[in-house]
Amino acid sequence: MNRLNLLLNMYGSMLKALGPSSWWPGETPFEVAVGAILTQNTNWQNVEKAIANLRRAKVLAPQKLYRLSEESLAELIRPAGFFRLKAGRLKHFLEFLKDECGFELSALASQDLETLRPKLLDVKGIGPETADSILLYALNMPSFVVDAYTGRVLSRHALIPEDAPYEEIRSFFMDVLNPDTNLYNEYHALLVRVGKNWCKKKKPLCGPCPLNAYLEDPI
DNA sequence: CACCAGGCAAGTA
DNA sequence: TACTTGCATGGT
Repeated sequence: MNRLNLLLNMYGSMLKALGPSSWWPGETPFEVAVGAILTQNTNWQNVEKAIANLRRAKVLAPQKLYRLSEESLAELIRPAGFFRLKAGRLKHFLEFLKDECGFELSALASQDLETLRPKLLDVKGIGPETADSILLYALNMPSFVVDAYTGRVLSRHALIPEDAPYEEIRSFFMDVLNPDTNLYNEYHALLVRVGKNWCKKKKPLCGPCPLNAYLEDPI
């Protein structure tokens, strides 16, 4: 079976087993982007508390957050962990938004993916996963998101080496899949859900993985 | 109690 | 270039 059909079969079996995901949670594209930074190495539950704090303080908008002091911002996002670090990263992202599009996120979507992605990666505190999450889930651009679960699920099934770098895993999908925003969106969400249930870090086995039907190496 | 969560950057050798 | 460490809260 070629890689395209393999990936499409994986997708189909995950969707059948788990149902659609409705990702990414967030009321606005800006809120999604903020969540992408806050969730770095952090449980989503804690991110929700931080976002709730921002909403309660009525600063969950680009210009509002830009005017807020970094110290106050840090205090509001404290539940998300790494709060001083992430306050700085949010400030860097806001500075980028001001310069690049005058705080108007939707204006970014008029740029090519190949143009915008490197610009995001230049922002201090935005690495590949955060950049792709913003591109895909906030801006609806077809950039496949790779995270720890993605690598874990694929390597446990012996589809990629365990130490495969980010860009290689991303290409594993993007080289053969059509640049379909809805497909990339749901695919990443399903991989995370499969990872959470069947590819935990310490506990590898929690029953048969829904991908087993199509893969040589069942777990 | 130990371990982990939808990473990234900076430092070391 | 290839590791290692700092960043920090909250749930299991």
